[in-house]
Amino acid sequence: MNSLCLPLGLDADDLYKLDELIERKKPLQPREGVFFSGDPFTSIYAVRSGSIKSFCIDADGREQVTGFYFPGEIFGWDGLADEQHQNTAIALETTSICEIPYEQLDNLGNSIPSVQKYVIKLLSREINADQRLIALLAGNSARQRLASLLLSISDRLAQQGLSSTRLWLPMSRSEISNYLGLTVETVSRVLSHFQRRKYLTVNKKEIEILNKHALRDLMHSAEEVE
Amino acid sequence: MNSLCLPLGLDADDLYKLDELIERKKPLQPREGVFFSGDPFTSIYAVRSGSIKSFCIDADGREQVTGFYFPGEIFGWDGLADEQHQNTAIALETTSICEIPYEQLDNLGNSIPSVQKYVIKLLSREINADQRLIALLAGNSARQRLASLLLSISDRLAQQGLSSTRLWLPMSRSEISNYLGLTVETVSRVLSHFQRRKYLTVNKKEIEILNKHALRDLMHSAEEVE
DNA sequence: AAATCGAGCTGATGTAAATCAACTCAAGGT
DNA sequence: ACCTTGAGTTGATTTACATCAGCTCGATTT
Repeated sequence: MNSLCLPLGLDADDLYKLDELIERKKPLQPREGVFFSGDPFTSIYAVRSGSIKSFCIDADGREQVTGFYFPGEIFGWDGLADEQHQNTAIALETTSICEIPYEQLDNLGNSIPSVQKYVIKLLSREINADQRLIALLAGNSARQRLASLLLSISDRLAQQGLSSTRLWLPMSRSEISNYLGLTVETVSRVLSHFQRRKYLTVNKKEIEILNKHALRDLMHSAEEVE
Repeated sequence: MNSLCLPLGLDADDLYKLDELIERKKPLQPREGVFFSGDPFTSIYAVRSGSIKSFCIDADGREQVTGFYFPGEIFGWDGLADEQHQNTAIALETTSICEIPYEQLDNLGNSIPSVQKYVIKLLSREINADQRLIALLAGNSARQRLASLLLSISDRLAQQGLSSTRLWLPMSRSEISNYLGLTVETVSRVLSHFQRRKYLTVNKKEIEILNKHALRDLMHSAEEVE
């Protein structure tokens, strides 16, 4: 089994059983959907390459981006509580994913408790991530929010052994602004601001982080020296 | 076993085993802590009566309220991912809770798969709740945020068979404002505004909702007729 | 009962970000 | 080669909320 899919600490035999139930789907085209709001929940998904955005449509019809997912990350949990997906998930670029049918994972969990434990751990990580985002949205400025997102993407790419300073942002400015509770114009202005301050360079969707330290500082101190 | 603690669909025998591991703690005084940020994760907790707030301290030392919990609700999941609590949880008033030692719950889960399934379902509900809050913070005005919180509290009390129109808010204005990413002054002004519009009456911590429909409408339409 | 204190309310002013508007630029279509 | 379209940037203006300041009220202390 490709370690990209489910990095579990299992012995070879269990690993084999787990491997059997994972479907490697053919690559998704940009904007192609994985699941849609209202779909019955059947599976969770791991990103192998590319990227995914998930979003929901709230009562007044507006889209709200709830997450971006990169290689090695797992998405689709939102359907578990009510057996029906709350979110829609689409590919941001050409993306390949693994589908892990939940019922089979669950059955496997009945015989291998560590599988269920791993599921529980993944869920609880998602909760921690969501709570970090809540804190970000509740108490931080536009500059802090964007710095935080860029650093988060940087860290997550680094975990996959990719460059942590040269980032390709697969999502549009509009998707970033929606995720961060801002407007496109503000995202654009903040990126320009960071560029003037030589924290990074922007070239369309390509970001090079020049001063990670400055971006991190921004998170810890309300004030920024002008 | 008191159904308040863990409403599981188990047979009498399993119920008995589960009942055995639940500790009913003596009531907490107002402001008394349940667990603190950094504490090793040992248990999850169910509110029997009263109310709990949970919060974390972020990098720059500011408190960020991450949740309010009412009777019948379960809290403490935040420690599961890293075996260490991220949040601190304190009682907002005189509060009685059940402690459910997680290791024992986990052991029980090894023999009764439905217990682990239930745990997974609870976690996924928490994820859905957090994502609703993210959407609220990212895309809504002060009035919409406060309306949403009041309606949420109203619904949750109603689920426990309590009045959905007469609410006692156990938390301070400052705790509300922090949770919603606003200031105390704004919360106060929005409450006054709602009162002028006859959506509700405010008497210190006591709220009577007069026009739930108007509050709900506020959530669905960006514009409000002046 | 006077003094103290903290929670909450309200008014005046300031400001970060939204909104409105104009522009550039690259991609696709004809 | 020209037109269209949509994404992104930048500037001018507005606005919702924050900040600052003063006040009331009730609980606690002396």
